[in-house]
Amino acid sequence: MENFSPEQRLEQMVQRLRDGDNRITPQRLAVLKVLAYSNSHPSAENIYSELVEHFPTMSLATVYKTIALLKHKGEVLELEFSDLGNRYDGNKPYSHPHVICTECGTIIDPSMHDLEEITKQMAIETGFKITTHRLDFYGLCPDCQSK
Amino acid sequence: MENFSPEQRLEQMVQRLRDGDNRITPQRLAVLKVLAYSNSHPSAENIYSELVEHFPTMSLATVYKTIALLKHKGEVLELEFSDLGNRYDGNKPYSHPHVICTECGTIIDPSMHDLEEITKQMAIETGFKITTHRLDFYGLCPDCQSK
DNA sequence: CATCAAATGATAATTATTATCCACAAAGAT
DNA sequence: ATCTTTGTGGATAATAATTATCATTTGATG
Repeated sequence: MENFSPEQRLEQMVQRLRDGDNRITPQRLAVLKVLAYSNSHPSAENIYSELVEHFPTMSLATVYKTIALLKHKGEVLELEFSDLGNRYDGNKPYSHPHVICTECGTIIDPSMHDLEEITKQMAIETGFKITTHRLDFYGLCPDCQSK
Repeated sequence: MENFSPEQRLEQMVQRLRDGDNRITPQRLAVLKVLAYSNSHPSAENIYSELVEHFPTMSLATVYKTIALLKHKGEVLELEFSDLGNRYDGNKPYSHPHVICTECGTIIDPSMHDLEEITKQMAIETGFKITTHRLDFYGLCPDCQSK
């Protein structure tokens, strides 16, 4: 998976919506921009409050709907947190590691790949004091595959 | 991290509560038993509905309170899912990989440790068709460490 | 520029979890 | 065994994030 610039990502997202016969409304474009340019893994609320200043007509529901659309098309990665709420990554919409501060909720992207050793590197690279991790694999179980 | 039998885990949990001057009530004991013996990563609701049959006085609030207590003491692992709701693992209350079916929500424990290669092994071992994974590290960021 | 399906926005509904509060019960002292 | 105290259970209200609803508005195509 290569990295794309925010400009490229925005263009990719827009194209993806066009291809799916989805309209490029000002509201959607605004949400896409935030997702493409932000590297802070914003929540829906974050996106909304950033936009509502310069776009008073914006509704939180629209943010959620746009995110749902992008999620469906694989153009945004959803990070699920029951306590922090969901956070979104539009820069790299594919599965990749994150480092989350359990105190302030900061989420950053480390740059790498293995595991017991990885955790140490992770700590060195990010300066975090890592206490635990989460590694889940998602897919279809045998029962569900045969349906 | 070694594995303990359900009996051992139950004893550990009970001991942990006793040490903390927490009372071992019938309700708590019942919740602990489910957590120690179940290997299906139950939700709070799952635990409640399993218990309420044979324990009509049980309240869902009590289940949540008991879980919170155990979580605080590190005796249960919370798996956060914004869509499935939280699920709990009392067998192995330490961080370890899971394999989750995105269709039916089944969660199982694989038996191993590494990552690109791991995903393949994971698929072979579990029969899942793995489409994505989640790898998060949790800890304190530099800012929060210095407070 | 007229059409019309699709999107917006305000709000209600839903769902999981947490907080509240009082009656009650567990564990230690008498 | 009974008393006492303090923690706990249970019913329910409150909270918070997300999703659904639906009347109104709007973007894109012919």
